[in-house]
Amino acid sequence: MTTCLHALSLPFLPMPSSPPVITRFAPSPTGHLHIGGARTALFCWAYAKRHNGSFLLRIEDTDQKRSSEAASRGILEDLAWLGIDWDEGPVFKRENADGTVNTPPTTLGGNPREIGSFYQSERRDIYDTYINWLVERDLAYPAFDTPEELTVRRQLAEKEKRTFVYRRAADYNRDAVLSRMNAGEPCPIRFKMPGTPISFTDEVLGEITVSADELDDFVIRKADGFPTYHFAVVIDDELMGTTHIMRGQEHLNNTPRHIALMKALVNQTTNQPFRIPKFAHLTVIANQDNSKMSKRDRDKAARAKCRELNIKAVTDVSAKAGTKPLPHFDALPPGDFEQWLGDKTRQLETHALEDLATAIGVELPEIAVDDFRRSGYLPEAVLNYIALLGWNPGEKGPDGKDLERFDTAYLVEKFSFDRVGKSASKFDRAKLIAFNQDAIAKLTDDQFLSRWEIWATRDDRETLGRVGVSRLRLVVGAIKGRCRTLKDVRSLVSFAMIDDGAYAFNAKDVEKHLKADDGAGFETLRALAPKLQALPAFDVASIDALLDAHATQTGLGMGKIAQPLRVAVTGAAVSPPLGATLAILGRDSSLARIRRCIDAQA
RNA sequence: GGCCCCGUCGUCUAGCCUGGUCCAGGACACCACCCUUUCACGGUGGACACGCGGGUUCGAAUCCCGCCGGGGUCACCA
Repeated sequence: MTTCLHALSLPFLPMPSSPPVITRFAPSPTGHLHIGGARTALFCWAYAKRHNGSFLLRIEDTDQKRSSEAASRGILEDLAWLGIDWDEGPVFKRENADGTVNTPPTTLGGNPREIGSFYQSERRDIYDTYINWLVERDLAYPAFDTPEELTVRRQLAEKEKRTFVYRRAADYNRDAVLSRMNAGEPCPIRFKMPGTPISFTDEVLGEITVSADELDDFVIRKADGFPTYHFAVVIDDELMGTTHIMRGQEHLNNTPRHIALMKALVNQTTNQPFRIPKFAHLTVIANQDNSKMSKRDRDKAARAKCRELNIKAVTDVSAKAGTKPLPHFDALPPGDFEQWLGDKTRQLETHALEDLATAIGVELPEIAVDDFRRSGYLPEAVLNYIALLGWNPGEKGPDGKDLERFDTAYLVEKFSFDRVGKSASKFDRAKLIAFNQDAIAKLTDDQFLSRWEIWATRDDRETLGRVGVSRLRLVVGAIKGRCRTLKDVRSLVSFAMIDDGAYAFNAKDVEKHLKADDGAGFETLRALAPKLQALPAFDVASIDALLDAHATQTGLGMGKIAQPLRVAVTGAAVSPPLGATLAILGRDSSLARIRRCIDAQA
């Protein structure tokens, strides 16, 4: 009550009674941000925003072997691209603000509460302090079993159909073990599990109980001196004030261990017991075939295609590639590719894999956020789609239908745990594409052009160079509505990327639209060419008007006029609206192409 | 295999807590038709689901039990 009165009398001070919501996303930097991780981050972000709290980012790089700085940076970029801004965490300067959803601060992260570093590898002295504290009280202890011994015991347990649960040996000699440790012999430290069952309430799954005999004396510090995930996560969440932990369901079974640790520990600064945050475990996102979505799926797809094409060696790939350059693939160490072919657990270097994919003509499935970015998806579409994977607002839109299309502002306004689903969901690319197509259609022409330019600068330099933004602007109205992804611009304007004398004619289309009726199509071309030549302005509107007028004068149907022209200038019967098609080619190219068609095909 | 979690159209899901308004609603994909200078967009319509078996009840997608199915996890990875 006192607090309330205080709050009333001092309205400019925050209420001290209810601590602010603090959520965190804590990826391990072993690669680009996985789409499932992005959903977790999104929900953490939305929950913090919803409650005017703070969303922090922490890099869990306690695995020296697998973590890399490049991966850390990549994850920051991925989150920033999505528009999931972190209030605290590694500092990141944003570029290309126009490519993201939210109007953003240009600098993300920071350390306003002085709780960093946000890299666990830089916090080892903190973990050691707590570990020593536990060891002194015999709540944790050094263990000198070799990995080999443990493997043997595990296998034995498996043979006897028991679960292997590590327990401190009955004849454990604390003094002896401690002196070995103090003498500097490397060894892992294990936490001594209290022999009691542990229950907690998961915000999405409900009541969870794990019995004592399922819980082992798990390792909290590895022999290399680094804490394990289990330990570092508990210490950091306390020290950083995390109030709500959202994470993947693969951590559900770890939660009792973490809670046991929390109950054993005391915050050395405040001298208070660790606070136990709320937990929310999110279901996994799977492929259509129910397999877990994994980075390896990309290798799998490429390997399958190789088998289909009977590719057995690097030379077979070069043969398929023809003149296409494969710089990264060619840079692979000798024998690497052949080994990869035969080993399902191997992954090819990212860019080499992409070279391979273009060479053999296979689409790699997008798995990481960055894959989606490079495939030409818009962040707002990705965000909307993944938000719906496991959460829904349970609301009808103005049209009376279930509301599905929304932005992050709406998510923030509505997000709550009780509408997060409990069942695993499959990733449906077709639906994502539909969302993306709609998101693109909603862009203004200028926005579209600007988004495309940013994207193409990184991912389609060829189209950017050969067509360019200024020519694309001529036909943006016609192109935009046909793009499922930004990548589609390329195929939509591909006819304009080939030299006037080099595009191929589709025989069937030539037959149907030009040669039929004793070459009526060619007559149309001959009649139209001088009119196009004489047109004062060669833009979409003028061309369309000319075509209309010609149709009226001749009494021919539009189909009889447009299709021959289309085949003449593009080689086939499919292209953007004809006015746009001619406009992007320009007058000279259009006429040259018509002439070439008459000469070559008549 | 032990433990934990989950189970509504092909897919994402609404409905389940607080049984009847549900012979189950929406979205994506699919099919048909319409519009149309091609392709697409758009419009209209269609097909498609409560895993199975018991119970409780006048009445169950909704409550209870069993079975089956799927997933997760059992590391000095996270």
